[in-house]
Amino acid sequence: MKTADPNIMTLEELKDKNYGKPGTKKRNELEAGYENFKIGVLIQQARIEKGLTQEELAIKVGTTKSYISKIENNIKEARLSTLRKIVELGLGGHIELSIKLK
Amino acid sequence: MKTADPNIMTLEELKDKNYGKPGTKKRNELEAGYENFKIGVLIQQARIEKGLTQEELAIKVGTTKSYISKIENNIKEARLSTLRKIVELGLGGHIELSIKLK
DNA sequence: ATCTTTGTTGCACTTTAGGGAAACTTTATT
DNA sequence: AATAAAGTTTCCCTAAAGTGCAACAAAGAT
Repeated sequence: MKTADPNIMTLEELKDKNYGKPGTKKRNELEAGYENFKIGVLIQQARIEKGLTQEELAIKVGTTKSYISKIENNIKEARLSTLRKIVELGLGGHIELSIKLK
Repeated sequence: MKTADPNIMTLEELKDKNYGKPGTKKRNELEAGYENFKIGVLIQQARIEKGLTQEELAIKVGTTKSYISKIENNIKEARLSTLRKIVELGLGGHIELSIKLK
């Protein structure tokens, strides 16, 4: 049973909610790099906000719930192209990748 | 022969310089998604600003110049872990990955 | 307590593409 | 033009992404 909320929050808000405001220890850790970044958690949060089950998301994307589970738990490092499919087809969002120098 | 400039600009500045200010057609295209994003071009620009050859960068990262070439020309989609190595070990920066919903 | 629904995990398998070695091309230098 | 340096492309192999299935564990609902 799902209670989809069409009024989803941005991931920035989600991050604030789940990992603390920018500057806090936990938030810094989250944003330090990929290993700590745990992209899976972000996907999970977004999915839940959308009121989707893993299986529903999987079907939208064209995969299985077991794979979604593994991505959310960072058991497998998905390719960028796969992450994009999940976020775009499944969640109606998009990924931004940026490089910060020095 | 290289003319390394220790005073490198941020990638934001590089993007402005090479793809126009935010809002322009070209810039929008660049930021639309990974396919158009051409992360390779950003890496190439950063490398050149650092005054490094592909081979020098490759050695710092622990890979080969042929691979760097492929990444810069978007022939291969590098893994996130590899992109991180290139940016962190090779260019002294870091990658940020974010998901934007709706 | 039991029946559903949702999520996790393990195993095995196929396919993909990440990444290296070396040959080749292009560009720069003298 | 010749030599060297920088960059590109081809070929190849293997690591891992991707997948399915099925069994299992939690969590909820009745």
